[in-house]
Amino acid sequence: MDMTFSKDRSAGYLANHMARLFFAGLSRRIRPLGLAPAQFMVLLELWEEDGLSQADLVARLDVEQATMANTLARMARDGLIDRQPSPTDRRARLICLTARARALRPQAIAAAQAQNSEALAGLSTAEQAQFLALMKTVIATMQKRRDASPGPGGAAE
Amino acid sequence: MDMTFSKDRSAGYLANHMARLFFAGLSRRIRPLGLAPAQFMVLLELWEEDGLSQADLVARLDVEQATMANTLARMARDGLIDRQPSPTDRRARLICLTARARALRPQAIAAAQAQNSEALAGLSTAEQAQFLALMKTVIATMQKRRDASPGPGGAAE
DNA sequence: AAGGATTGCATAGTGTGCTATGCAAAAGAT
DNA sequence: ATCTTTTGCATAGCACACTATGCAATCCTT
Repeated sequence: MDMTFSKDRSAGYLANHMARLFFAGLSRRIRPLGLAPAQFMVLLELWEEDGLSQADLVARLDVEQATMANTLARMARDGLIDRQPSPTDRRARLICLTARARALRPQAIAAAQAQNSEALAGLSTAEQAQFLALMKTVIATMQKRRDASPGPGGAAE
Repeated sequence: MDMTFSKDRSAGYLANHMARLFFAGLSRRIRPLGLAPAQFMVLLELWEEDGLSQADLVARLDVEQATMANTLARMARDGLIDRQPSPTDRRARLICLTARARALRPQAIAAAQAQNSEALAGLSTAEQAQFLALMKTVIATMQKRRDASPGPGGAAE
């Protein structure tokens, strides 16, 4: 087998590098709206369905609960969401969009679409479709492995 | 045009999600060696050529100088590198591997290769090659745009 | 040689992700 | 009904990325 290991042939390195460039590009485009990338992802879900719980958002975006708690705290600080007590569960708080957040939808989505098409501009339409399909497969593969590894002592109890 | 915007069809979202899964997988595999992913990337360069300057590493890994400074501080703290005064430039310090860091090479590279092949296990050999090629193209496209945007006032002075 | 511009690095502050921990409320078991 | 487990969320602490800033050393121009 090949003894060399070049970062330029490593899927993990390329994935990290590409994700950083996407992050920077989106960040630059939505900063004028007062948004950050992680906030935009939350807004995408809330624009679809307002009044979700934190746990709902965690499940939809596949981040850890603590990550979501911090992102939501910044969004509340920035006037993007209100948190109302859940009528059915006194532990939970429903995440509700402010008028300002609702108004940002068209510009924010346009910014994200612009970033995506700019990034993929070097690919043909067919290549773009295959690129997305390949990423989805790789994600699904890694998720399967992760969810099958319950950590130390997982199968021993 | 399509009014909907689904994160599952967004290259940027998929890139971020995939990169997080790669990060977590590599992290899990090299943690037993006392390494973190960003440290591993620096080691990859130093295993190729020891005694680089911080600026050299910044150029090779395409991260900001401040990011590299912090990563190197953690690596020095963890006994992976020594920083020796440069004989030719009193501002610079040459980054030199410790014996411990040198010894980690085979296991760390094996861990990274294992993570990459596990992640790509759902793709054929041809698909894997195309996947890497597509990522490289997308990266190059975004880098070109970034480097062509010198920021506010760039062309006006 | 002197002065201004550039280079090499460190530090502060922030965003986004993670693990680990703790607590209160809800749900389930007996 | 009480006790245990699970669930929903917050917080602390860390890694790693960024921008902005500052300082000292070097380089370049004159």
